[in-house]
Amino acid sequence: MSRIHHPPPEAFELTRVLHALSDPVRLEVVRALANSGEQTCSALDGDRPKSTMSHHFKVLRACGLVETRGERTSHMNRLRRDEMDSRFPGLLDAVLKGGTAT
Amino acid sequence: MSRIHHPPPEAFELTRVLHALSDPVRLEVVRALANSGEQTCSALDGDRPKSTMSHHFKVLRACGLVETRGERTSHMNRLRRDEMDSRFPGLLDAVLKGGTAT
DNA sequence: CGGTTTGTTCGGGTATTATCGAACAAGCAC
DNA sequence: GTGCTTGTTCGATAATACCCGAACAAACCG
Repeated sequence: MSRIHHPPPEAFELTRVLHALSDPVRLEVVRALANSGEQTCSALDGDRPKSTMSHHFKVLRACGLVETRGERTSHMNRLRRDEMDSRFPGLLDAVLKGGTAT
Repeated sequence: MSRIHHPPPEAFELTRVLHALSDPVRLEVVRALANSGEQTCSALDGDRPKSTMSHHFKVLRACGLVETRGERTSHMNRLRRDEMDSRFPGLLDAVLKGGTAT
């Protein structure tokens, strides 16, 4: 939605990003986006309720990890890899390197 | 104390580590340990109550970030840099690189 | 128009976490 | 022994966070 707020890289906060990544569901989403590029919300829900996923996406957007743009009826989500790398170099690399590590 | 549990690197869990690092107080402690080597708990308390810090140290130990050993009267804390690097390469580097970033 | 799909927002219930005072345990000095 | 220091544990409170059903908004299709 247009009311969704995407902070600029200068406003990224490390503790917020770390907190966002510390939830297994969100970590799974971030990894899926890293592996498969853009995805709709429903493609990433893993059979969880929409409201639950909407909450997680809001957290991911608020910390700068994910950008959501309206794409027709559905919403497309993108991992803000470059922005995150420029602000916290190596962080996403380290987190994603683990493959499926818990 | 001897009852303090320090998990082996194989047992480190990424989400637990990320959660531990997502708290500003704990992040500050980890950075202080990275910069100054070993420190006692009291040297790292930042004027916060002992019980509060004891809680944070417990979290840091439980996820594998910090090792505490009884050293005379006081307790010495060490950042488990090598163990963490071997399990999650680049993670601490990325987190510590930010200097004092929030 | 009504019906469907996609995702957000709201409200609540529950669980986890942070903070801190107080009491406690252990080591050291006297 | 008493006293002092360091840090843990307990207990309570307050704040967050997670989860999910229900209602809602917007875009599409027939």
